[in-house]
Order: sequence, then structure tokens, then C-alpha cells
Amino acid sequence: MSEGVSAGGGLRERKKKATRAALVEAAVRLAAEHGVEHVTVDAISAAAGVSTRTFFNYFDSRDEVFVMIGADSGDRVRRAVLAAPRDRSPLDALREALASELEEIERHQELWHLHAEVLRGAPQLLARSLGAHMADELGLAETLAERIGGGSPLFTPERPAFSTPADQERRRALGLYPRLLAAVGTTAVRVAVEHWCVRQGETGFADVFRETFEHLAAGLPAPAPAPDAPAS
Amino acid sequence: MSEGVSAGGGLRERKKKATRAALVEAAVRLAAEHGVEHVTVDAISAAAGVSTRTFFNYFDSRDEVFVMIGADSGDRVRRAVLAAPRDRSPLDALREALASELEEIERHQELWHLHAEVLRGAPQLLARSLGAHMADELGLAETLAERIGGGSPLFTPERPAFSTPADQERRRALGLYPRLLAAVGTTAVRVAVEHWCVRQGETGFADVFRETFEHLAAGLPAPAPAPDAPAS
DNA sequence: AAGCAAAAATGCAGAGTCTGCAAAAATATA
DNA sequence: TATATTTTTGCAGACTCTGCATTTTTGCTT
Repeated sequence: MSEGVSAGGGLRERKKKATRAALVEAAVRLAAEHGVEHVTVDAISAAAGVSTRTFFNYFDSRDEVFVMIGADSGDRVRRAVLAAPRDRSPLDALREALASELEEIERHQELWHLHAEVLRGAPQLLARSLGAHMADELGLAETLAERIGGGSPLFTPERPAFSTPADQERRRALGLYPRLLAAVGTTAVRVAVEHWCVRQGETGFADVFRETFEHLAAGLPAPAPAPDAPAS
Repeated sequence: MSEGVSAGGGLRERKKKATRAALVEAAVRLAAEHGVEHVTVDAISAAAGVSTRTFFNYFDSRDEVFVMIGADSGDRVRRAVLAAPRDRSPLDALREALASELEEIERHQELWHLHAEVLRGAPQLLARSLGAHMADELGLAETLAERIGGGSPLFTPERPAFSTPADQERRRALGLYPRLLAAVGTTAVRVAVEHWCVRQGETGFADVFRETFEHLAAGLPAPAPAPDAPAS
């Protein structure tokens, strides 16, 4: 009615965002309670107050709804990579971009923690989640190439999918190094998160993250023997 | 009857292997002809001469049949890692193990080429294929830990799944470095293969592979400017 | 060779996922 | 208020996948 809304576009877009969020939240809550495998699209849709059909207007598959947190992380990371000081090496620029994004995430810890809890029983989804959304490899590779190369007019933010038909062409235009850096960086984040998840409480995430990228920057040399259990 | 078979176990196991192979081959052929998306389990089963239900006795999901080539690569890589000369760094040991496995694969090029052709239109499956079977990250990480640490009695070959319930425990016992090395190595192979696939004919795969691991060993420093298109 | 037990294949029912399509409801605009 | 656009919804239908009971095949013993 006479509601004076301040931010956001039209009512339509706000409603869409709300529905999307409602579906994600319902999915996560139900999964936390009953286990991911036992949550049907029907249940999620009902809990969110929309029809089953509408669910599939928002997500391409059932799994996708469990993976949609941090869907905009990719963009933020890429912007941060481009905005990094010029004296940073590509790896450093990427590391710092990822680090600040992860800090951002830690701020919403409650939600992420619930997600982590849910995905604990479904590592396949965890991997997919992190791999798919944290950095969107192809887009990230393009951004890295742009930063390294100079002023290519690429940028292309807000790229959702990663395997569209003519993406092959985008891949062709890229060198090996940007793709490798994007892939390895993403992988490193995944490993760090997994390692930290599995030993929650023992170490702060920041430490794990730092150590991970130190290994990378050093060229992955054999590490010093374990501190508390030195081999014979 | 009075058939004098030489190799292989009983008839039973041979038949199972044959059925498995028939299903994989039928799937690949049908996919090559009609596109992966349009190949139903019914069609695959019919082409292989078994019932639809039987298909699911062999594969957990439809997609799995497109990904089952190289299912035993993981084991070979792990054995090679353990057998590597003692003076190799972990990264070198892994690189050499992966390299010989990839040579092995190139020997079966026809089959793999057909697969590659099929998966060209389904990069998601390609990624899954390589990621899931080339090295089985968790198992590989354990093997690397064993090689580095000394004589832990692990080994655990022939590990099929990667997200079983109590796998968490296996993960806990591992250090960050072996997991990172396994993950990054696997990722590097994936990137090398993808890059090479996308520019087939321009370079030999061996070159791409070598360059990839040189980047890793050097700590991913900013690369020299492109040879044919130097930035301003 | 006949018989028996284990293993595998099969059919079938049923739950669940996902896609078009056309009608209905909601929203934006004039 | 009237109209155009977008979104939601219901429905039919194809497909994936699972559990269970039954039939067929295989391996081994007598």
C-alpha cells in the first residue's frame, strides 16, 4: 500500500530477491533438521510459500539451492583483484582479494556456519559450492589476465554459468598462466576451508589460509617435519 | 562348458567387466552421436543389451557412466608416487607420477579422444571426470603424506568414493600440506588438459604439462610477457 | 551330469527431479 | 481505470533412481 520503500529497485525485483532468499533459507533450515538428502523440492517450496514449479523458475536444479550462498563473492573478488596495488604479484593480488572476501564471509558467520553444518554431511555439495561460486574460475582467469596483461576491455562481471556453449571461445583467448592461477587459487581456498572445517577450534582460519598461500608462493617445497610428531 | 580361459578370475567377474565396458562404450557412442544430454539410461541399457534396472546396478547415476574412464588411474598414480626415487621433492614425485599416467592415457588415445569429443559439450562432466578419477584427492593426499612422513601403514588402495560418512576422520589425520599438494596437483592436470584441449594442434600436451608444473614449482610468479603479443 | 547355493539380472511400483505449455494472478504503465 | 508485461501456478509428461520380489545365471559339490 502506502509503504515508503527507500532502497532497491521496483517492487518486482524486491519480491524476486525475497522469494529467492526465502527458498534458500527454507532449504537450509530443512536440511539442517532432516539432512540434505531428505529434503524435497516440494518441501522447500511449501516452506517458502511458493509452488513447486516456481522453485524451478529460480534454480536449475535441486542442489543449486544449497550452493547459492556467496553467489556474488566471485564479482567482489574480481573487483578486488583489479583494484589491488600495482606492485603486487598476481598471486599476492589474488591472495589478498580472497582474504578480504573471506573476512567478509566470516562476518555473516551464523548463516555460513549453518550452511557448513548442513554441507558437512554432503561434501560433494561443499566442494561444488566453493568451487562454483567462490571465484568462478573462468571469469576469475579473465580478470587475472586483464590485470596482468594491461587494459584488455574484458571485465564481464555477473557471469553466472561456467559451461555455456560458446564459452570455449572465451577459454581460447586465455593464456595458461591466468587459468592456472585462478584454478589453483580457488583450489587453495577450498583446501584451506576444508582443512579448517575438519579441525575447527584448533587453529584460526586466518592462519590456515596464510600457511596455504605460503606453500604456494614457495613453490610447494617439502615442508618442515611436523612440530609435535617428528618422524623417526 | 570346457572353455580353457587363461587370464582373469571366474567367468562371473569377466562377465561383469564386460557388461560394464559395454555400458560405457554404448554410452560414449550414443553421446557422440546424439549429444550427452539426449542419451537416456534406457537407450544406453538397450544398446548394451541389459535392462534399465541393471544399469543402476553398475552405476550410481546416469552421469557416472560418462566419467568412468580412467577409474584406476588413481591407484597407478599413487603407486608411482610411493615408488619414486627418494631424492625427488614431493612435487616432483607427483609430477612424474602424473606424467607417466598421462602417457599411459595417450596410448589409448582413440578411446580418450572420443570421450574428450563427447565431453566437449559438457565441461561439467569433464571437470568431474578428471577431478574425480585422475587422482582421488583424499587417497592421493594420504599417499603423499605416507611418502613424506615415512612409513605410516596407510596405503588404502582401491578407494572408490570420496565422501563417505566417516571420511571426516581420515581427513582429520592429514596435514595441510599433503592435502594441498594433492589438490593443487590434480587441479594443475585439469587445467593443463583443458588448456591443451582448447588449443589442440597448437602445442603438444607434454609442453603444456611441463609449463604448468614449472609455474607451480616456481611459486606462480608473474610470467614473462606473451611471446607473440607483448603488452605495451 | 544333476543339484544346490550364491550372485546377478530383471520387472515393477513408486518417489522424486525437471521441462514445456497455457491459464491465472500480480505488477507496472498510461 | 485500462492495458501490457512479468511472474506464478497447475498440469501433463519424460526421466532418474531405489526397494523388493522373482527369475535366470553361475560356481561348486556330489
